[in-house]
Amino acid sequence: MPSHPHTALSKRERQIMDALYRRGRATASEIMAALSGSPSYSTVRTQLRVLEGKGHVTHEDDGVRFVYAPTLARRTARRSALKHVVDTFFEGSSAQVVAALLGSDGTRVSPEELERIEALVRRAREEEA
Amino acid sequence: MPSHPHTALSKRERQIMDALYRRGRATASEIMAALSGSPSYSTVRTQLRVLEGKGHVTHEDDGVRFVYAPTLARRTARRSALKHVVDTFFEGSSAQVVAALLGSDGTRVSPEELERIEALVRRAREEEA
DNA sequence: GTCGGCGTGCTATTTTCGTCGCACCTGTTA
DNA sequence: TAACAGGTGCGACGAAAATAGCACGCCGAC
Repeated sequence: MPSHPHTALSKRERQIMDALYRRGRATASEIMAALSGSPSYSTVRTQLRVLEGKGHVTHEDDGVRFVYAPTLARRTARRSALKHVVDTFFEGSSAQVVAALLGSDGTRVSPEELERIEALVRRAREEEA
Repeated sequence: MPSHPHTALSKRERQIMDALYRRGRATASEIMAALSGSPSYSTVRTQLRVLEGKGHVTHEDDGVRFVYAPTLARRTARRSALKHVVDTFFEGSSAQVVAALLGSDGTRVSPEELERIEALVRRAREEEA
């Protein structure tokens, strides 16, 4: 049971976990394809087994092969990851994050996204009162 | 010259970089204090030297001791880190990030923050047109 | 002046990672 | 049914990371 999932992972392990979180679930070969340095299939599977041993991933046998997925729900992992960068790089300030999201380089968000964001803010505003 | 600073760092190295980005700059003992597992002073300094060799940190001698700082500007590092979690956990959607920031558990942002966020959104809206 | 505290550089050792080879299993197809 | 394609498990081993020891240099206090 990893208390702080973000920590305590080695480079490759993190790469793999990232790939899994991106896809939700994946087979060994899919993951292999996603990794840099084109490691061998064997290598990838070993890592997966290690990660499973550490409790970070589970696999399920779909009859033909193993399909791997993160143990920790995406919701949870994402919250923790986000909090980590907010605390590390943004002094814990959500506003600074939003600024980076919207501002930085040119137009990072589409009009649709912006609209959705507006709605979210409005709702938060209302709930606040 | 690390192309993608987030990657290619080992556990400890990442811990150290995080500590440095939180503080902006720090001495070896400050960093030591920030690390888990209470490593020895010697250990920490070795790592710092390695990181310096890799080009991730610089030090400057303030007369009494070394003060370390990340090579990469915070702005740059933060953008890259944020992009990474957005892509990995939020499907690249800024709106989802904002939702996590505002919503998730109870009231995560202060009224002041919320106000600042509103202003940012408003400005983005105007610039859009 | 010399003793301690604090800092630095270098080097050595242990632990962990990352990598793969190889044996084996199972379904498929010629 | 023999060869094959595509999986899986385990064990080994070189490379990298993590840790710490030791020698030296620089003050300030006694």
